[in-house]
Parts: sequence; structure tokens; C-alpha cells
Amino acid sequence: MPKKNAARPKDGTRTEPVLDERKTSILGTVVYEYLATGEPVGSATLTQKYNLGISPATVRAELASLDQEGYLDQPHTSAGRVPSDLGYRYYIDHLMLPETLTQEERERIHAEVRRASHQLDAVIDHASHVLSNLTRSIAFAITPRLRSQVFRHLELIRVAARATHAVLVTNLGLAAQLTIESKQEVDDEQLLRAAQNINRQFADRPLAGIGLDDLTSLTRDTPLPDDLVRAIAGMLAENSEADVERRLFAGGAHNLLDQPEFRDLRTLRAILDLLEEQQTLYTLLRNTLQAPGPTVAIGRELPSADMSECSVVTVPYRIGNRNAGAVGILGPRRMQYARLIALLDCMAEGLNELFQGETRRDA
Amino acid sequence: MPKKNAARPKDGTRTEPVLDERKTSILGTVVYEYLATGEPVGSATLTQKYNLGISPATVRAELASLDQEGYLDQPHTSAGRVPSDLGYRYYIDHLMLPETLTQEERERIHAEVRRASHQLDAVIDHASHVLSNLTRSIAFAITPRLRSQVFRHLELIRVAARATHAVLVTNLGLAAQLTIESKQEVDDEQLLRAAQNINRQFADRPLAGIGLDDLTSLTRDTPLPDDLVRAIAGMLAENSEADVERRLFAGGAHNLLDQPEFRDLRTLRAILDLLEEQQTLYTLLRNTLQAPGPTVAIGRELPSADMSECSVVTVPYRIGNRNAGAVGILGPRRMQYARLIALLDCMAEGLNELFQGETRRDA
DNA sequence: ATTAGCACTCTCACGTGCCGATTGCTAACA
DNA sequence: TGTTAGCAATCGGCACGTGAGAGTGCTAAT
Repeated sequence: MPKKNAARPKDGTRTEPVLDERKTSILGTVVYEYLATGEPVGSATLTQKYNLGISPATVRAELASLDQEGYLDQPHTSAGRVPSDLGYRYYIDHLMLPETLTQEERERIHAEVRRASHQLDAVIDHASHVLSNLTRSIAFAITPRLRSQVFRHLELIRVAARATHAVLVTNLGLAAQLTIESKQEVDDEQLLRAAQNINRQFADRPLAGIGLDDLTSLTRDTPLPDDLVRAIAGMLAENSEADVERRLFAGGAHNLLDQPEFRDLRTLRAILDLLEEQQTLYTLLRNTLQAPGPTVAIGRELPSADMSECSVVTVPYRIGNRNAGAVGILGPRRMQYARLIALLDCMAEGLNELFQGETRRDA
Repeated sequence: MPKKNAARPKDGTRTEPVLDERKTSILGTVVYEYLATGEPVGSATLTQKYNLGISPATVRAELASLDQEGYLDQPHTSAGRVPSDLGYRYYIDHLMLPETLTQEERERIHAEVRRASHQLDAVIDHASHVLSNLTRSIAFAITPRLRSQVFRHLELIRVAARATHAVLVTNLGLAAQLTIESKQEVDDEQLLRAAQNINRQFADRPLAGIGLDDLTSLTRDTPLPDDLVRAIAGMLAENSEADVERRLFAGGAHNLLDQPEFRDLRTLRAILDLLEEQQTLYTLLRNTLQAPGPTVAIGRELPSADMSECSVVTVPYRIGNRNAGAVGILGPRRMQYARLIALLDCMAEGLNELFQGETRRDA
């Protein structure tokens, strides 16, 4: 048998193509069939529904081999085979045909994205809802990093002698909020003058270009406490220690109830916990933010053991040329990867266009 | 038998006390026992565990009577009795003993409320999380009405020729956002001057006292389009047509998975839908906002048929002397009403104190 | 190397029968 | 007349057994 392991380089590939042609074909068919039906696939089904040119017995031998190599799993002795994490991985990296949406679908998604276009939170929220309905999975998204936005206004509010509330408004209308505790006391007058200075100096400047130097020089004549200035700078630069976390939107849990994978209440509960806790999903999106395109994580590839029955597909969106945020979906491992990737890509593209417009208007 | 239907007036009472003493006693015992065990209550249990002074046969007769009058239900022929909506209602209105929390519990709750005290959204979010864990139910809450807060700053951002984004900052740090479409075009200069005027005029004024008159007189010399001014006024006055909806925080769905009532996936799904949709819960809280104390709605008393297996307890919280928002919990009808009411009361009290402090500081 | 045949294994659905819990009824009783 | 004891009847739930169906792995033949 000729081994056609063409070493086509591919982004995000984690497995080398090491299976011979026949194994490849059988693995691909098993995954395809299982994605379609949800039933474990046996040798009979394979030979009857697909023209493989070999007998069930041979298929069985190959299945046993793929099983042993870790690409397939067997729910129980007398059941067919089901793809393992590795099997899905191989399928996605080497076998899957990219799906293209119809023009109508693309336009509908783009139209949906534009609908709530004037409010940033609403855009991201709406996008995740649309995705959730479209994919019948959990969809989640984070708002753009501040550094991809343009400074508009900073409001400093004294909430207590040593506590200041900072509200940041950008070109996209986002109001990032942060409460800062300072060691020294501040009064309204100080805050007002500092805010005036900051606003005058930074008006319409991209946040990416504002550093601590700018701030300290600015507030030299309005002596705010050092730690307060540093916190404000941290907020603008979106440092991780300043916990100005971008908001995470997640929804669509009810879609999971349809999936047989979640009949088990324990896994369902784990996923609901995950949604409430937010941190895990947030980190997940943040980590894939620098990826050039869609990222897929399958089962135990995911950071939490609670998600071992799930897969996550994420894709970043851009503002201008800068990756700014990301959207993703969380569903059972048995998901229509090709279609979901296409949908997510389309959604990201819609967001890109939307934000492209926003920045152009400001440039 | 003497009928001691003392007509004690009570807030929120919807049923008259019409049952004789023995029926009352039996109904109360059934509810009490069912709340404790979750098992349908039969005549044997009642006579053995509680000293009623009558025989099982007599109890059976009374149970049958209460059943026929609608206070009790029977899951199936050979099962004990379970309280109906009406039964719970009667219990809550006439039989339930108010529960008082221990000093330690009260202080822990108050401490929790104060923990995230400097950011309004965080306060409400945190409160609902605490409640959710404490009650092992779904907890939800809405942020305070604008009219109970004090104007701090209004920022007007031009997002398109005919679209303006308004960000309102109050003494509590809340940034209400609203995108306004106007018929005429506006430019940055107009918006800037209008915002300056508004901010100068309204600084530190209670939002409750700001009306359309104030606004129109203000913007007379900075001619913004009429509809834009009206929209801003609507935003400040929090008119319903300006959909500056206060945010709803809801969480704790995973708690429901423990409850046997939600083993049925359909009802679970309905509740998850409800949480995502938000409008129903929002309206629920809004409608009970003017109540003087806790409000209980049981099963079919609730506005949605999907909640027929649930009960909701809500309680408003105040800023100063004004009802400003509300917190609530949603759980199975079989809930520890007395305890939950005490917890909610305590939580509301904590919020009251917190906000009382906020306003005093501003006054 | 491939294939047909076959025995084996395992799950699932279904039917059965029994147990326990509870009721409503009736007749006796205070 | 209200209360009680006794009793037959009803029903849900559980354990058990059984049989069908699906699919495998092995072996021997091609």
C-alpha cells in the first residue's frame, strides 16, 4: 500500500499524518458517520453505506487496529466504534473538508451582527446569542481589548476618602469601570483637575499608545497619589493586575439539554458551573486570541476535566489589524466541526467589518 | 367545633382564613412535613410523628376533605398528600412562623454585601451570588432605578451622523448607556457643548428631580435636535420607552439540578430559557418593587406557565427612603419559605444600609 | 492479505410478579 | 353524630429474567 502521507503544513496541526490510506479512509468515514448519526459505527454500517471495496471482516481488523492506536473508542464490547479525542483531532487536522456557507447564510449573519451595532456590549451579547441559536450550542464572546480602542473620556468619581471609581469611555462606547483604592486620601477637586488634564491630553488618542510615562507627566501638576495614577495607567493599558476584566457573554445552555451527551446530570452541572464561574471560558478565549484563525480544542485537550465530553471552537475578531477579542462555542465533542468553524469565521468576519467601519470613522 | 378564624389583617394575604382549627392544624403539619422530607405525607406519618390526638382514619377523612377543597394534591392514588398552590398560599398567609436568623448569620450576610461595595454592578452581582449559594436556588436582582441616584456626569458620544451614545455616571458609579437615533444630524461640537451645559447644571442633583423642562431650558442655546433632547430626558427620568433597562443579574441554575422537581428535562429547559430571556424575571422584580416587604408567588400564581413548578420570593431594597431595586429567588415550590424570606429580608437590609451610607455621604 | 462463518459478549427493552404504602369504605362504637 | 378499627383495593417502584439485536474477535478457508 502506498503511504501518501503528504506533509501539508497546516495551522494548529498537532498530529502528524501517520495513518496509511486505508486507515485514513476508514477513520474519516467513521467520524463522518458518527457525526451524522450519533450512533457507534460498526463494520456492517460502514460497508453497507459506504463503498469501501473491502469486506466487513477487513474493516473489523482495521477498526481494531485504529482502536489500539488510540484513534477510536468502544463504548462497550458489543458496540461499534466512536472517535476518541485523538480521532477527532486527526480528522480535523487532516481529513475534514472546509465547509462554505451559502451567500444567503453569510448575509443573514452579517445583517444580524450589524443590527445592534451602536452599543459595544450589545453587539457582543447579540453576536453570542445569534451564534448560540445558529449552532444550538453554548456560545460565548469577550468584548475587545481596550488597546484596540480609542480614548474618549475618563471620569473619576470619589466614592470614599480612599476609593476612586474610574469610568472609561472609548470610541466604541464601552464604559470600562474600575474602583481603585489608594493609600492617601483624595478630594473631589484633585480628581476633577486630574480628569480634565487627562481628557484634554488623551482625547481621541488610541489607547495602545498611552503609557505610564504619559500619565505621570500629565498628573505632575495635579498631585494624585502615585498608586492611584499607576492604577489608572494600568486600567488604560489593561494590565492584568488591574482587574478590569472584559466582560464575558455566554448563553445557550438550554441547547445542551437536547444533546444526549448531557443526559448525565453531573456533566451538565459541571458545564453550568463553568458558565457561572466565567473565568475558565474567559481564559480560554484570551489564550486563543493571538491565533490567526479558528482554534479547536477537543475533550481532554481542554483545561478543565469537567469539559472532557466537550469541544470548543474559538475564533478571534479584529479591530483594524489588531486581534481584539474572540468568540467561541462550546458543545459536545460530536459537533459539526466544519460547519461551526465556517459559522464562527463568518461571525468574526462580520465583527471585523463592523469594527473596521468604527475605526475608519475615527481615523 | 369552635371556628377560630381570627381575621387578622396581613399584608399580601390573598386567602381568607376559612378552615377550622383541626383542618388548619393538619394542613400546617402536612406542609411542614413535606417541606422537611419531600415525600408525600400520609395519615400514618402524621399520626406517628405528630401528636394530633386523632386516629389515622379521622386524619384520612380530613385529608380527603382538604384535597377536595383544593388545598392538597395527590400525586397518584396510593400516595400521600402534597400541598397545592392554594395549600402553600394558606400556609404562608396564616400558618407559617417567621424565622429569625442568628446574629452570626446576619452579620455574615451583611459582611458579604459590604465586600464588593464600591461598584454598583458588582454589589448587585455579588449579592445575587451570595443569595444563590445560601439558598441553593436561582437568585436574581436588579440594579437601582436611576431616580434614586444622584447625577454625576453625562457623556455624549457621536457614533454616527444620526446616532449618539449617551453614558450616564451617577454617585453610585453606575454607567447607564443608551444609543439614541436622532432625525437630524449632530456634530461633535454640538454634543460637547450640550454635555458641558448639562453637566454644569445638573452636577450632584438627584435624578428624581430632573425633568424635561430642565433639559429643554438648558439646551436652548445649544440647539440639539428635539428628539435627541427628549431621549436624553427620557434616559434620565428612566421612562419605559427609553429602553435603558437596568441590568438583571441571575445565577445559580446549577442548584436546581439537585432538586428532584427538575429531573424532568422539560421544566429544567424552560427555566434555563427564562434565565436567558431575562424579561420575565425582570418584570417580576419590577412589579414587586413597590411592595413594602417580601412577596411570595407560588406555582401558577406566577406569570409564566413554565414556572408552574416553582415559587418566587422577592423583596425590594431601598436607597434612602425610596424603593430602588429588588432581589429575589426562584426555586421549587417546596422551599423553606420562612427561612428564605428571612434571608432575603436580611440581604435587602444589608443593601439598604450600604446605600444609605452612599447617599448620606453625598448629601 | 483477505474473507466467510461462527461463537461469544454486551446492552437494551420488555414483561412479570412481588412488596410496601396508602387510600376509601364500612361497620362498630362512644 | 362524630370517631375509630379493620379490610379490601389500588398503584408505583423494583428486582428479576428473558430474548432480540448488534457487533466483535477468532479461526479456517481462499
